[in-house]
Amino acid sequence: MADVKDILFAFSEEIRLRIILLLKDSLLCVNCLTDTLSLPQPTISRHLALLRRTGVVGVSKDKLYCYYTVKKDDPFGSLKKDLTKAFYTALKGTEPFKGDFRRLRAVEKHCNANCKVKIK
Amino acid sequence: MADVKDILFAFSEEIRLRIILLLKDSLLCVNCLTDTLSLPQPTISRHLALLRRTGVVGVSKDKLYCYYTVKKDDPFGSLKKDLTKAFYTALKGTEPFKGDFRRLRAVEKHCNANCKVKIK
DNA sequence: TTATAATATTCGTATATACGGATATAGTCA
DNA sequence: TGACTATATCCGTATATACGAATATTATAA
Repeated sequence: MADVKDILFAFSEEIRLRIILLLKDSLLCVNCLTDTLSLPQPTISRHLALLRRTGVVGVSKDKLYCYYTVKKDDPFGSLKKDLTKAFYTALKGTEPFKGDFRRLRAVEKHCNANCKVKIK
Repeated sequence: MADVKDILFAFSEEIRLRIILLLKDSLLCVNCLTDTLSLPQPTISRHLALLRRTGVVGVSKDKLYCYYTVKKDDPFGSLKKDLTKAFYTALKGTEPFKGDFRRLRAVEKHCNANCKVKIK
């Protein structure tokens, strides 16, 4: 079970934080994240695996796709929720986070053709 | 100047988080922190130096003593404030944080004899 | 079955961090 | 001045993390 240290660690890396903020209100597949962040797919999967182990994000599979989103209903759920909100409020208008949200719009169209992401 | 990554990093270590929560509403000297946390003084000073560089805490010197407290009035001030509050709310009742606050009470008497800490 | 697409994991390497102990610095007081 | 106290920094080592590249896994479709 995740403890405080794990949560600290999960939030303490910029790429992971970018992922967390993108998944805050959306349900995205790994491909969407890869395209939006313009980073190698293994990098995304590695960080997602850590976020999954820590319980920060949850995944649901459907066909070939893995849909991720932020989990808010488990131990430390309210801490994670508060942290996510604090970072979102402070950072949504600053780079690279601002650009992430913008790029997500562009990716949306392409990815919706194949998978069933839910954005914002 | 500190950026997001620095703030992430500052909050991402348990000892630093214990220090941050102790300094949230108090003005403490290094000795108080060392006694309260029962950790080697260099360890405390090292973490305080990092928190200082990141702008999470501020220090004021008087005589021989360095009084630290959480800074809230600079760039990312509201983020730091929100993070501090989120962690405080979630963790004040759990170990080792709960014990820290308890030990601080005991240290208060001893330390007040010498320095002018302000607790809570 | 074969090909292909989405995702996950392994591996080696470079970097970075924490720690304890020793030591340095600096201010205070007798 | 010299002793003492509070705090900061240095040093070597052990550990841990991120990364890219390659590869593995799994599911779908032709």
